[in-house]
Amino acid sequence: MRAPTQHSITYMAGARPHGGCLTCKMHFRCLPRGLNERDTVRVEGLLQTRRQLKCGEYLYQAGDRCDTIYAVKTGCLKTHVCDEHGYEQVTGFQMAGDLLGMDGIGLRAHDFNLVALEDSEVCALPTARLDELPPELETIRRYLHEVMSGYIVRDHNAMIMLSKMRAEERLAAFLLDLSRRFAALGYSSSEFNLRMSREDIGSYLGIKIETVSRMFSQFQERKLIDVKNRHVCILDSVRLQRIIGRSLPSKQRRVG
Amino acid sequence: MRAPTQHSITYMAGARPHGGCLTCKMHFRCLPRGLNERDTVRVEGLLQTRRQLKCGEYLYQAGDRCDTIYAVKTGCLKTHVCDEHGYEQVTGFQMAGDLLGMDGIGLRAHDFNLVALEDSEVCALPTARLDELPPELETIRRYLHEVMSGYIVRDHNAMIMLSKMRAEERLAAFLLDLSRRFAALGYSSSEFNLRMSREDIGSYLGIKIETVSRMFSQFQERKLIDVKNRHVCILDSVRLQRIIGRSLPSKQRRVG
DNA sequence: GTGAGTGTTTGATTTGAGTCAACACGTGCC
DNA sequence: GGCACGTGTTGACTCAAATCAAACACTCAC
Repeated sequence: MRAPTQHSITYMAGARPHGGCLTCKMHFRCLPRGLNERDTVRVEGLLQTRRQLKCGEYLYQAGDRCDTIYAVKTGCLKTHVCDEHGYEQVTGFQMAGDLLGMDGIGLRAHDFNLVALEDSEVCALPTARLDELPPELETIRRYLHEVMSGYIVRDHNAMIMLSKMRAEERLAAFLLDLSRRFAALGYSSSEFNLRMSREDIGSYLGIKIETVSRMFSQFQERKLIDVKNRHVCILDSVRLQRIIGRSLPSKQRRVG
Repeated sequence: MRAPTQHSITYMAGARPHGGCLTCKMHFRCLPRGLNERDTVRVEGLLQTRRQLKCGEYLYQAGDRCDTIYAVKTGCLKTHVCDEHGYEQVTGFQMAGDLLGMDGIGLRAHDFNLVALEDSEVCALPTARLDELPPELETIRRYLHEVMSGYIVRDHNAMIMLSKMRAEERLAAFLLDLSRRFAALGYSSSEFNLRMSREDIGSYLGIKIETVSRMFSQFQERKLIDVKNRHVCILDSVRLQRIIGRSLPSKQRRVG
């Protein structure tokens, strides 16, 4: 029915990531804020290894055993789900510093598929080893709850987008979200390369690729962005921001 | 900006739920499967109290401190979120046995609003007391992870619905989901009363109330259901089920 | 280079759901 | 009872995005 997960990748079992968490530029996003040097080394000790993924390679698929948490070190990945009726949907894009793999914790089997959009590198932490954490590192466990809550918050924002926004607003929100995320990683917020195809964008935004393409062209026409293939320049983030919320009825918002 | 959470309800601080978990019909849904009698009583000891909610009353609102987990004992509630642009969306309906309140765990503040759709009763478990759990009741903590994963799975299904299905499919999926959930609670799967308004249904399904109404009428016309106000009879669940997936292109489904 | 193949853009047309508007029904209040 | 108000239904019309179709552009293999 579905292709098996590919395991034909470099897998340095037991190897310690060279450099370690302390020197990794992403540790401020993978690890809880304010974790001291001694504890960081202890967490690092739990890490199984790094794992290299080629573009198009799956890290895991829905139904696979959920026994490892991953942190993206470099590259970009997408998550996608398939429901019982055969509908498929991209649910998100993950980049450096994002934590992955907690979708099936407790259930012991992953809910979604995770595939690399470009050559990527992830750090792996076996969930079983989390139980080895001493009580004073409860911070870590609490941090993972925080990350899971973050998944829920992000999904809710996606639901609102899919339910309430027009195509124009969806693309504007998408571009601004990417921009913000690149900025958080220290990259330019106004110029970046899309790692995903128009098809992925369309699936994520709940619109057809023709519409994605038309909206890109329209934004370019309106001098909001400059787009050439997968290279995007944000020319006017203020006006882009103003597009979002435009389809709201003027009558004030209920809260009850 | 937003109405304050109403606390004008019966709050029997410290009171032990009369009857307790062992006699509660819902314990097989609130508590992990296979929990023995002795441990059930121990968990029950952590419960703060029951709480009564009048129809329309909020259990909590987005931004409120997240320090308690709730289990619905009787009644029906809805969760809804509001994003920074003012878009509002119903994200789900909760009934007896459903666990609530873990949306903000770790974040320490709730992400969404939770309001009673009819007079309801919930059991409250302060999260702080979870730390009192002895190591051998790790089952409980693991169970909560499972419930959080369940949130994620449910939200993903909602995202697919909002992104890919036509109005007809959305309502069919909604009715069948309700039917299945009533059956799981021991009620009739073919005849039930909707607890939510057409407006709530529309917001949840991402369609306008006029469309909800039209679809109800159309289903009735087609002898799939019988609907009078909020009373629904499922007449042909097989054909209802067949509606879902109809808008899929016939070309076979990608998995990669 | 040529050609196959995939991914992207653009145009013409269709259509499903939104919008606007009127009306019907149910419930509670006086 | 009659009235008002909130909620739900139905119809006529509009419009945003889907669909269908064709052309274009980039990549990779040979």
